[in-house]
Amino acid sequence: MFETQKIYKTYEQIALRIREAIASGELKVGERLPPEAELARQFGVSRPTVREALKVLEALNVLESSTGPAGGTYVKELDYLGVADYLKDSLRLLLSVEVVTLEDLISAREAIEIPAVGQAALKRNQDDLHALLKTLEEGEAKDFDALISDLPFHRAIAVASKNQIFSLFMSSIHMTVQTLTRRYVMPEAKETSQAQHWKIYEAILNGNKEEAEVQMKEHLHFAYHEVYQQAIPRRESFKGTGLS
Amino acid sequence: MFETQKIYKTYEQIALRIREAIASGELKVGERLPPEAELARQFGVSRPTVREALKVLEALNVLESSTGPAGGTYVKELDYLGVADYLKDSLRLLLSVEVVTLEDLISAREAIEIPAVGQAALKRNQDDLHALLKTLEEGEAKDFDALISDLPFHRAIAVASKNQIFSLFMSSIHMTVQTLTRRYVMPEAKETSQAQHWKIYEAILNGNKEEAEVQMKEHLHFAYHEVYQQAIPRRESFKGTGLS
DNA sequence: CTAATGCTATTTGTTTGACAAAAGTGGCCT
DNA sequence: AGGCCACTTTTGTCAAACAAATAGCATTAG
Repeated sequence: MFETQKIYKTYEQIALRIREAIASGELKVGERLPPEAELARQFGVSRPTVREALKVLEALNVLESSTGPAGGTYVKELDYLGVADYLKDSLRLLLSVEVVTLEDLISAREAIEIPAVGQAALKRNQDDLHALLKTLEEGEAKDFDALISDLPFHRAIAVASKNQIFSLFMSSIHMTVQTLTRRYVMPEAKETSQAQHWKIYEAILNGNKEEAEVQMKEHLHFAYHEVYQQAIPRRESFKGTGLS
Repeated sequence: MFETQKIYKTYEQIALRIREAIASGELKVGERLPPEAELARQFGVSRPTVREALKVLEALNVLESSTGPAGGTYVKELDYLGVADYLKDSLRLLLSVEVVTLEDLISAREAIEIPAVGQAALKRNQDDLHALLKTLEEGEAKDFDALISDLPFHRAIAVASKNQIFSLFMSSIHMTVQTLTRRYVMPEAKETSQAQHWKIYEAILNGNKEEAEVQMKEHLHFAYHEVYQQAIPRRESFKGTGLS
């Protein structure tokens, strides 16, 4: 058995070294990297090579750049939002080639959100309850879109669960589902959905894990049958992009 | 309220257009893009700019390049493995800045794997059972590492669940946990773990969803207490990378 | 004295052109 | 026929310059 060692290209090595510098704490979040020209000098490569490495790390949500004297390249704060965004795009692509289905998304959502709401019921604090209440009130206000008002509430639950992995998975799945469903749903569906939100909130307020999980399950099943069942796959057309 | 529209840089626009071409089916998986020089001509930009766009898409696991006449840039096949790899790296970074903890990973794993094994018990077919059996036998054979032999079994369960989102989430979490835990565990722990694997397999074989879930829960709790509890955060030292 | 305005320096963004390296392809020599 | 070598295509890297954006500073007008 021959170990075929991966040969890294120069720009990959640079990207790797910068990533290691971040992982090791040598470069901290928010810190500014030397200018590209200086980096090129330090690494002993040309600026385009450094730039390719930087672009890779920007794509991976690790760095961000801007022009100007106060600009430059900075180590981006690492939160789950950037990752969720990438995950959403990937899921959408996986969906488009049909290796995952809407049903898969729904059942993954159930797998995540039911334990999440259980944890939320146990770990919620005053801030969480306040945040949840706020999303509920705002949900009452805007009567036009049940799906849009759905996300903040569920997001707040994930936050209350104190597990950012739940937030991450939940957000990406929810965003993916949203790109697939109509922006418009029946007013009655919205009312039922909102009433269920209140029940879930009550269970969380009371710290009742089991009740919260039961209510969430019911809510998700309702959402699936009444809303997502009528989901219409968005047909996309991006002709004429200039590629042969 | 002023709508501050995002200004895209040239290379971002190029990356976007290529992505759209893929999403719309204009560029299919496995297809070869024109050479960089030709792309530059078509888009009316310079080659370095095109390259930066391509590097971004390579980083996002959408394209891959190689040199030579038969080389060039190809649209990469989209499977969950590449995404899982990215997710693993991200989780590891999130872990390093302590926005997620080992406990978060464990509880997310439970959230995913218990429903996954339930689905597997319902949907498994002959191929799945055969694959599971194979991982079990191989697990018996190699006596050196319980953690390594753990992954294939759990992966096979995710496959049997017929939901690639479970596979994706499970793999990334499992890989992340692995980078944190000792490579070495007690032989007794390994034996218990293997015995639990067999019980899970039996439940899946019998199509007994509830039993499979119960056994999995027990297995995960055991793994957590007996194995991961003694996890030692890997201290990394990447000094002298040449960054000031 | 203050506030607006424009200048300047710094840094990323983009272009041009060239050469290096890798890797199939085909022909030539044995 | 088989192996070796040169050629061709394509990505990878380098170099030097200019363009664009932007923050800070100085200058000037009110």
